[in-house]
Amino acid sequence: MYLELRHFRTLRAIQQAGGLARAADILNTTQSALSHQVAGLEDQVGMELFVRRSKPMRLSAAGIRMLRVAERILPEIAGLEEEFRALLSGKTGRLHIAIQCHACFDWLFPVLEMFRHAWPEVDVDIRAGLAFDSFPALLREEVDLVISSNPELLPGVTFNPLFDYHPTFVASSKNPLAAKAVIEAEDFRDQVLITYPVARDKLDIFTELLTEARVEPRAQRAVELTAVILMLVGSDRGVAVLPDWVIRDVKSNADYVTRPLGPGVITKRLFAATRDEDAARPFMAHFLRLGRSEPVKLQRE
Amino acid sequence: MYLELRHFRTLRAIQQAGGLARAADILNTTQSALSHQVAGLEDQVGMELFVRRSKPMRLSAAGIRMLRVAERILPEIAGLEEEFRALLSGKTGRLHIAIQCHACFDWLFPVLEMFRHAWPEVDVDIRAGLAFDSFPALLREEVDLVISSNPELLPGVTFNPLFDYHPTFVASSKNPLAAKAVIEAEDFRDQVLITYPVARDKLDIFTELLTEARVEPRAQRAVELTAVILMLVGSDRGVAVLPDWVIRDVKSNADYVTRPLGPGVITKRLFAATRDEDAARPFMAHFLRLGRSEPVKLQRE
DNA sequence: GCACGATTGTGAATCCAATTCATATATTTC
DNA sequence: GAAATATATGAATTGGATTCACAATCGTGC
Repeated sequence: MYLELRHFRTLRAIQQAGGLARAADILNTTQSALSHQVAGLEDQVGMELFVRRSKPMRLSAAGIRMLRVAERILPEIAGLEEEFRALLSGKTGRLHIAIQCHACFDWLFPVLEMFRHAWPEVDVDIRAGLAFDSFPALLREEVDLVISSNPELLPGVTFNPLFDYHPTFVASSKNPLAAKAVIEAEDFRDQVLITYPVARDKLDIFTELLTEARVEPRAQRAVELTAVILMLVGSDRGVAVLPDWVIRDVKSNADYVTRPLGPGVITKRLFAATRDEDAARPFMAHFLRLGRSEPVKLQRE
Repeated sequence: MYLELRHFRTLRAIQQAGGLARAADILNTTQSALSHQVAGLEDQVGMELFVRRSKPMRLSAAGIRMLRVAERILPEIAGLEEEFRALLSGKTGRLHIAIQCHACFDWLFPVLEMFRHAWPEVDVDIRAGLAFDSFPALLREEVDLVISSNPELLPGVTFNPLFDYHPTFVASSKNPLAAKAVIEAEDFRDQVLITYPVARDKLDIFTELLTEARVEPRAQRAVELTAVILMLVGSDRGVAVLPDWVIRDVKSNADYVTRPLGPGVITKRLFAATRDEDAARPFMAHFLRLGRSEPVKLQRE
């Protein structure tokens, strides 16, 4: 039995129009076409869907059952078409974000909150699980945007710069290093270093300082949550290096000291990687604008 | 945008099979056909429904939205097809009954109760509204069975005899006529006659007795409900003639007397009119069997 | 009851769109 | 890098849906 939407549309039209001939007008076809079509359909299902004893033909009991299905299905289709049109016009879409940098939650969340209000139709999500191969995931359209500080040369991917940050040293005010104005690589040799649980080539402190200086901290401890890292640092169980926007909460706290890394000033840049074809979409452009301006504002507060 | 079920089926198959080639097997077609079809579909909606960057192609964000609709719609269609199959095999169907005779509720209800249990899938209903043109309604398939005691010669309609009944006189035991053993036409001349509110040619007392005898009762009062008629008769506000099966409730009641009409015994036969093509359907045959036997049993109780 | 208008059915011809076949291209895997 | 797997493409073909012209039927008004 090969029912098709055409059949449902015809059925509904005949019902609405109250007859074949008028239905043909609605559907922009001929009365004959519908007659053939209905005959074929009735052949398919093996029974009469219409009663022809009275002249404008009417639905039979079986036809009414089919009509009920038509009236559940066709609006569903119409809705989908509407959705597609909205998708094309750019009012709606999907913004699933992968974050490579653990600490990015901190500024991303407020930014997404703002975004959500401006684009309520866009399906928003943050995916933390795929820190590793987030770029392949981007290309596969499993996600639509990747927050990263390590731009790569990838065909089909645009790296949109967001803002700069400084990986910043944070320690307990009781820690001996609190006495120094600038923290250098050698200072880590007798410290316990607390980091996020990711590979070293994704950790600023290593890529920007320790690896090159060939310095190994006394110990390294991996901790998932930023709040827990700060807690451990506060009780002098170790030191950490975090983006400065994360530090702002403890800057004014007497238990902590924050110090720049040195000798030179270390600046890193955060990027939002998008697929080329998406970069121009209105909501995407808006998100990128928010992602450039809002975190900077947040930090000034 | 001309979406068709074919597109939804293809989409679902590709998702299930995890690729074009395997989907082609499921749908009993070639990989090429699906490739062309998908290309055409994407042309229609104006965007890519699949991501081809990785090799077994996967749904894009837009494709997933369409898939969701597919998964709501396709089971709906499958359900309808199942319903059609059941309709064909005769397990299910519709039995909307029109009753010309007001009093038929009394035996029809218990019969329908029995029927409902045997054929739970059949859509049962009683329609009282169209006493007049119930035969045209039968031919238009607005109803599927008409209870009538006036068989007509109608092409396409079968009149299945159900059972015989006797229009029976009922009056208060205080009524003078209670003294007579048999009630004849002349006896009505000085009585108030209570009937259902229908035309005289549908009322047994007129068609079988008074019309021919040219007797006019002192007054006629039309009452809708059988219970009310009996109440009025009980308080001697009038007399009535009702089918004997209705009388059985008051037969043993000392307030009422019931008497045969005469001089000859008057017997009427009730028929169930069906469309020719329906008469053989299993559930219809079953209903007719019940309609022949059950009312007789009820009356013996 | 007849005639006219409206409505549906039918068959042949036509058209168009979907499929097939053969093959090219691209990706993954080992 | 070769083999295997997966998708795309283009031309040819097919078959189902539509059109056209007309027949058949029904409903209505006079």
